[in-house]
Amino acid sequence: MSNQQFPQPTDGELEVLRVLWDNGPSTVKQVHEAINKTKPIGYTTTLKVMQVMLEKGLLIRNDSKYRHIYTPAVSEEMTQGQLLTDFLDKAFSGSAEKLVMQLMSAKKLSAKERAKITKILTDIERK
Amino acid sequence: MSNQQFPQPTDGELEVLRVLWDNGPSTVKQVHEAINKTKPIGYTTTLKVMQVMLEKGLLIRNDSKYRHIYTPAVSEEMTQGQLLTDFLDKAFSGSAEKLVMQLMSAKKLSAKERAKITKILTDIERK
DNA sequence: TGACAATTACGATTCTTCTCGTATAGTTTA
DNA sequence: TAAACTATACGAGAAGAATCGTAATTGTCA
Repeated sequence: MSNQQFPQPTDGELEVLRVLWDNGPSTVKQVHEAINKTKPIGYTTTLKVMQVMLEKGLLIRNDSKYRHIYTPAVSEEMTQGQLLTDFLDKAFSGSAEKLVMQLMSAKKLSAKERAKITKILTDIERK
Repeated sequence: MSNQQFPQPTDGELEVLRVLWDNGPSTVKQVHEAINKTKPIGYTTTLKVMQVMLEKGLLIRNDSKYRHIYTPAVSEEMTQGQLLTDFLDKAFSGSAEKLVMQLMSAKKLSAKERAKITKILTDIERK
Protein backbone atom coordinates (compact mmCIF):
# COMPACT_ATOMS: atom_id res chain seq x y z
CA MET A 1 0.00 0.00 0.00
CA SER A 2 2.95 2.31 0.30
CA ASN A 3 5.94 2.55 -1.90
CA GLN A 4 7.37 4.86 -4.50
CA GLN A 5 10.94 5.43 -4.16
CA PHE A 6 10.71 4.03 -7.66
CA PRO A 7 11.36 5.79 -10.93
CA GLN A 8 8.33 6.51 -13.06
CA PRO A 9 7.78 3.87 -15.69
CA THR A 10 8.24 4.81 -19.32
CA ASP A 11 5.49 4.13 -21.82
CA GLY A 12 6.96 0.79 -22.75
CA GLU A 13 7.36 -0.19 -19.13
CA LEU A 14 3.81 0.84 -18.44
CA GLU A 15 2.59 -1.63 -21.02
CA VAL A 16 4.41 -4.39 -19.21
CA LEU A 17 2.98 -3.32 -15.87
CA ARG A 18 -0.48 -3.22 -17.39
CA VAL A 19 -0.21 -6.86 -18.39
CA LEU A 20 1.11 -7.91 -15.01
CA TRP A 21 -1.52 -5.94 -13.13
CA ASP A 22 -4.28 -7.39 -15.27
CA ASN A 23 -3.06 -10.96 -15.55
CA GLY A 24 -1.00 -11.42 -12.44
CA PRO A 25 2.61 -12.65 -12.23
CA SER A 26 3.76 -13.88 -15.60
CA THR A 27 6.69 -15.07 -17.63
CA VAL A 28 8.33 -12.97 -20.30
CA LYS A 29 6.64 -15.11 -22.88
CA GLN A 30 3.20 -14.42 -21.47
CA VAL A 31 3.82 -10.70 -21.25
CA HIS A 32 5.21 -10.64 -24.73
CA GLU A 33 2.24 -12.45 -26.18
CA ALA A 34 -0.16 -10.10 -24.48
CA ILE A 35 1.58 -7.00 -25.79
CA ASN A 36 2.06 -8.53 -29.18
CA LYS A 37 -1.69 -8.81 -29.61
CA THR A 38 -1.82 -5.05 -29.80
CA LYS A 39 1.36 -4.17 -31.61
CA PRO A 40 4.13 -6.08 -33.32
CA ILE A 41 7.23 -6.28 -31.17
CA GLY A 42 10.20 -8.62 -30.94
CA TYR A 43 10.44 -11.10 -28.11
CA THR A 44 13.83 -9.90 -26.97
CA THR A 45 12.56 -6.36 -26.91
CA THR A 46 10.01 -7.26 -24.29
CA LEU A 47 12.61 -9.30 -22.47
CA LYS A 48 15.03 -6.40 -22.43
CA VAL A 49 12.44 -3.96 -21.15
CA MET A 50 11.61 -6.32 -18.33
CA GLN A 51 15.26 -6.83 -17.46
CA VAL A 52 15.71 -3.09 -17.23
CA MET A 53 12.62 -2.81 -15.08
CA LEU A 54 14.09 -5.42 -12.79
CA GLU A 55 17.21 -3.32 -12.37
CA LYS A 56 15.14 -0.23 -11.69
CA GLY A 57 13.20 -2.10 -9.07
CA LEU A 58 9.90 -1.85 -10.89
CA LEU A 59 9.64 -5.62 -11.13
CA ILE A 60 10.52 -8.56 -8.94
CA ARG A 61 11.19 -12.05 -10.20
CA ASN A 62 11.60 -15.43 -8.62
CA ASP A 63 15.06 -16.91 -8.29
CA SER A 64 14.82 -19.71 -10.79
CA LYS A 65 17.29 -19.70 -13.62
CA TYR A 66 14.76 -20.43 -16.27
CA ARG A 67 11.30 -19.21 -17.02
CA HIS A 68 11.39 -16.45 -14.49
CA ILE A 69 8.11 -15.32 -13.09
CA TYR A 70 7.86 -11.57 -12.90
CA THR A 71 5.72 -9.59 -10.46
CA PRO A 72 5.15 -5.84 -10.28
CA ALA A 73 6.98 -4.18 -7.42
CA VAL A 74 4.61 -1.24 -7.61
CA SER A 75 0.86 -1.13 -7.21
CA GLU A 76 -1.42 0.00 -9.98
CA GLU A 77 -3.01 2.67 -7.82
CA MET A 78 0.21 4.19 -6.56
CA THR A 79 1.66 4.26 -10.01
CA GLN A 80 -1.42 5.80 -11.55
CA GLY A 81 -1.57 8.37 -8.79
CA GLN A 82 2.02 9.30 -9.41
CA LEU A 83 1.57 9.52 -13.14
CA LEU A 84 -1.60 11.53 -12.79
CA THR A 85 -0.09 14.08 -10.44
CA ASP A 86 2.75 14.52 -12.84
CA PHE A 87 0.51 14.79 -15.86
CA LEU A 88 -1.90 17.18 -14.20
CA ASP A 89 0.96 19.47 -13.49
CA LYS A 90 2.58 19.30 -16.89
CA ALA A 91 -0.46 19.46 -19.10
CA PHE A 92 -2.94 21.43 -17.02
CA SER A 93 -0.72 23.55 -14.78
CA GLY A 94 -2.17 21.61 -11.90
CA SER A 95 -5.77 22.60 -12.54
CA ALA A 96 -7.87 19.53 -11.86
CA GLU A 97 -10.92 21.51 -12.83
CA LYS A 98 -9.69 22.07 -16.34
CA LEU A 99 -8.72 18.46 -16.62
CA VAL A 100 -12.16 17.27 -15.65
CA MET A 101 -13.81 19.74 -17.98
CA GLN A 102 -11.65 18.50 -20.80
CA LEU A 103 -12.41 14.93 -19.88
CA MET A 104 -16.15 15.43 -19.90
CA SER A 105 -16.21 17.42 -23.09
CA ALA A 106 -16.17 16.28 -26.65
CA LYS A 107 -16.80 12.64 -27.35
CA LYS A 108 -14.25 11.47 -24.89
CA LEU A 109 -17.01 10.35 -22.56
CA SER A 110 -20.35 8.77 -23.24
CA ALA A 111 -23.41 10.09 -21.42
CA LYS A 112 -23.42 6.89 -19.46
CA GLU A 113 -19.87 7.29 -18.28
CA ARG A 114 -20.53 10.89 -17.49
CA ALA A 115 -23.50 9.98 -15.32
CA LYS A 116 -21.51 7.34 -13.54
CA ILE A 117 -18.73 9.72 -12.70
CA THR A 118 -21.13 12.40 -11.56
CA LYS A 119 -22.67 9.88 -9.21
CA ILE A 120 -19.28 8.96 -7.81
CA LEU A 121 -18.56 12.57 -7.08
CA THR A 122 -21.88 13.44 -5.49
CA ASP A 123 -21.49 10.36 -3.35
CA ILE A 124 -18.13 11.59 -2.20
CA GLU A 125 -19.62 14.98 -1.37
CA ARG A 126 -22.31 13.37 0.72
CA LYS A 127 -19.83 11.35 2.71
CA MET B 1 -11.18 25.24 -33.05
CA SER B 2 -9.93 22.55 -35.37
CA ASN B 3 -6.46 21.37 -35.98
CA GLN B 4 -4.20 18.51 -34.99
CA GLN B 5 -2.31 16.99 -37.69
CA PHE B 6 0.47 18.04 -35.37
CA PRO B 7 2.84 15.88 -33.39
CA GLN B 8 2.31 15.82 -29.67
CA PRO B 9 4.52 18.27 -27.83
CA THR B 10 7.23 16.91 -25.59
CA ASP B 11 7.49 18.09 -22.00
CA GLY B 12 9.90 20.83 -22.89
CA GLU B 13 7.76 21.97 -25.76
CA LEU B 14 4.74 22.01 -23.53
CA GLU B 15 6.45 24.49 -21.26
CA VAL B 16 6.96 26.80 -24.19
CA LEU B 17 3.35 26.46 -25.25
CA ARG B 18 2.24 27.15 -21.71
CA VAL B 19 4.02 30.48 -21.74
CA LEU B 20 2.65 31.44 -25.14
CA TRP B 21 -0.88 30.40 -24.22
CA ASP B 22 -0.71 32.37 -20.99
CA ASN B 23 1.13 35.44 -22.20
CA GLY B 24 0.29 35.60 -25.86
CA PRO B 25 2.72 35.83 -28.79
CA SER B 26 6.23 36.40 -27.52
CA THR B 27 9.87 36.58 -28.43
CA VAL B 28 12.34 33.89 -27.50
CA LYS B 29 13.68 36.18 -24.83
CA GLN B 30 10.30 36.56 -23.22
CA VAL B 31 9.62 32.86 -23.28
CA HIS B 32 13.04 32.13 -21.93
CA GLU B 33 12.66 34.53 -19.06
CA ALA B 34 9.31 33.06 -18.13
CA ILE B 35 10.63 29.52 -18.07
CA ASN B 36 13.79 30.57 -16.34
CA LYS B 37 11.79 31.80 -13.37
CA THR B 38 10.93 28.22 -12.62
CA LYS B 39 14.06 26.37 -13.59
CA PRO B 40 17.54 27.31 -14.70
CA ILE B 41 17.99 26.85 -18.42
CA GLY B 42 20.27 28.30 -21.08
CA TYR B 43 18.94 30.86 -23.52
CA THR B 44 19.97 28.90 -26.56
CA THR B 45 18.24 25.86 -25.16
CA THR B 46 14.92 27.65 -25.22
CA LEU B 47 15.75 29.03 -28.64
CA LYS B 48 16.54 25.60 -29.98
CA VAL B 49 13.35 24.08 -28.61
CA MET B 50 11.34 26.80 -30.26
CA GLN B 51 13.14 26.36 -33.55
CA VAL B 52 12.35 22.67 -33.50
CA MET B 53 8.75 23.43 -32.66
CA LEU B 54 8.64 25.72 -35.66
CA GLU B 55 9.82 22.89 -37.89
CA LYS B 56 7.25 20.55 -36.41
CA GLY B 57 4.55 23.10 -37.06
CA LEU B 58 3.72 23.61 -33.41
CA LEU B 59 4.67 27.27 -33.61
CA ILE B 60 4.35 30.03 -36.13
CA ARG B 61 6.56 33.09 -36.28
CA ASN B 62 6.50 36.35 -38.12
CA ASP B 63 8.83 36.87 -41.06
CA SER B 64 11.20 39.40 -39.59
CA LYS B 65 14.86 38.45 -39.46
CA TYR B 66 15.35 39.60 -35.93
CA ARG B 67 13.40 39.30 -32.74
CA HIS B 68 10.90 36.89 -34.14
CA ILE B 69 7.50 36.82 -32.55
CA TYR B 70 6.28 33.31 -31.98
CA THR B 71 2.66 32.21 -31.80
CA PRO B 72 1.26 28.78 -30.96
CA ALA B 73 -0.09 26.95 -33.98
CA VAL B 74 -2.17 24.76 -31.72
CA SER B 75 -4.85 25.71 -29.24
CA GLU B 76 -4.55 24.97 -25.57
CA GLU B 77 -7.80 23.04 -25.53
CA MET B 78 -7.05 20.86 -28.52
CA THR B 79 -3.61 20.07 -27.23
CA GLN B 80 -4.83 19.24 -23.76
CA GLY B 81 -7.57 17.10 -25.21
CA GLN B 82 -5.06 15.22 -27.29
CA LEU B 83 -2.68 14.74 -24.41
CA LEU B 84 -5.47 13.67 -22.11
CA THR B 85 -6.85 11.09 -24.49
CA ASP B 86 -3.41 9.68 -24.90
CA PHE B 87 -2.68 9.65 -21.20
CA LEU B 88 -6.03 8.17 -20.29
CA ASP B 89 -5.31 5.33 -22.61
CA LYS B 90 -1.75 4.69 -21.54
CA ALA B 91 -2.11 5.05 -17.81
CA PHE B 92 -5.72 4.03 -17.20
CA SER B 93 -6.48 1.71 -20.10
CA GLY B 94 -9.03 4.26 -21.17
CA SER B 95 -11.08 4.16 -17.99
CA ALA B 96 -12.14 7.73 -17.27
CA GLU B 97 -13.85 6.52 -14.15
CA LYS B 98 -10.66 5.23 -12.63
CA LEU B 99 -8.90 8.42 -13.55
CA VAL B 100 -11.49 10.56 -11.81
CA MET B 101 -11.46 8.34 -8.77
CA GLN B 102 -7.72 8.63 -8.59
CA LEU B 103 -7.96 12.37 -9.05
CA MET B 104 -10.42 12.86 -6.24
CA SER B 105 -8.66 10.57 -3.83
CA ALA B 106 -5.74 11.25 -1.56
CA LYS B 107 -4.67 14.80 -1.05
CA LYS B 108 -4.57 15.54 -4.71
CA LEU B 109 -7.70 17.67 -4.40
CA SER B 110 -8.88 19.96 -1.67
CA ALA B 111 -12.49 19.70 -0.50
CA LYS B 112 -13.09 23.01 -2.20
CA GLU B 113 -11.83 21.84 -5.55
CA ARG B 114 -13.77 18.65 -5.18
CA ALA B 115 -16.98 20.56 -4.55
CA LYS B 116 -16.35 22.79 -7.52
CA ILE B 117 -15.84 19.88 -9.84
CA THR B 118 -18.86 18.08 -8.53
CA LYS B 119 -20.90 21.16 -9.27
CA ILE B 120 -19.59 21.34 -12.80
CA LEU B 121 -20.59 17.77 -13.40
CA THR B 122 -24.07 18.01 -11.93
CA ASP B 123 -24.60 21.11 -14.02
CA ILE B 124 -23.67 19.18 -17.10
CA GLU B 125 -26.06 16.43 -16.17
CA ARG B 126 -28.86 18.94 -15.78
CA LYS B 127 -28.28 20.43 -19.16
C1' DT C 1 23.29 -38.26 -23.78
C1' DG C 2 23.03 -35.65 -27.56
C1' DA C 3 20.30 -32.89 -30.47
C1' DC C 4 16.78 -29.54 -30.51
C1' DA C 5 13.88 -26.08 -28.36
C1' DA C 6 13.08 -22.52 -25.11
C1' DT C 7 14.82 -18.93 -22.44
C1' DT C 8 18.07 -15.56 -20.85
C1' DA C 9 22.12 -12.40 -21.11
C1' DC C 10 24.41 -8.99 -23.39
C1' DG C 11 25.82 -5.61 -26.37
C1' DA C 12 24.89 -2.61 -30.19
C1' DT C 13 22.10 0.47 -32.96
C1' DT C 14 18.87 3.87 -33.75
C1' DC C 15 15.86 7.56 -32.25
C1' DT C 16 14.41 11.34 -29.57
C1' DT C 17 14.86 14.90 -26.34
C1' DC C 18 17.45 18.09 -23.82
C1' DT C 19 21.23 20.69 -23.47
C1' DC C 20 24.58 24.04 -24.82
C1' DG C 21 28.74 26.32 -27.25
C1' DT C 22 30.23 28.79 -31.01
C1' DA C 23 29.76 31.15 -35.16
C1' DT C 24 27.05 34.23 -37.86
C1' DA C 25 23.94 37.95 -38.69
C1' DG C 26 21.26 41.96 -37.51
C1' DT C 27 20.77 46.28 -34.56
C1' DT C 28 22.13 50.16 -31.94
C1' DT C 29 25.00 53.82 -30.58
C1' DA C 30 29.14 56.45 -29.49
C1' DT D 1 30.95 53.48 -39.44
C1' DA D 2 33.05 50.61 -36.23
C1' DA D 3 32.46 48.64 -31.82
C1' DA D 4 29.37 46.63 -28.70
C1' DC D 5 25.35 44.42 -28.06
C1' DT D 6 21.40 41.33 -29.14
C1' DA D 7 19.45 37.60 -31.52
C1' DT D 8 19.55 33.61 -34.62
C1' DA D 9 21.53 29.46 -36.90
C1' DC D 10 23.79 25.38 -36.59
C1' DG D 11 26.01 21.46 -35.02
C1' DA D 12 27.03 18.32 -31.62
C1' DG D 13 27.18 15.76 -27.22
C1' DA D 14 24.82 13.45 -23.30
C1' DA D 15 21.22 10.71 -21.61
C1' DG D 16 17.54 7.64 -21.91
C1' DA D 17 14.29 4.67 -24.36
C1' DA D 18 13.11 1.30 -27.80
C1' DT D 19 14.60 -2.04 -30.70
C1' DC D 20 16.79 -6.24 -32.00
C1' DG D 21 20.56 -9.84 -33.18
C1' DT D 22 23.51 -13.15 -31.47
C1' DA D 23 25.64 -15.92 -28.11
C1' DA D 24 25.19 -18.47 -24.01
C1' DT D 25 22.49 -21.10 -20.89
C1' DT D 26 18.93 -24.23 -19.39
C1' DG D 27 15.55 -27.65 -20.23
C1' DT D 28 13.33 -31.60 -22.78
C1' DC D 29 12.90 -35.91 -24.94
C1' DA D 30 13.93 -39.45 -28.30
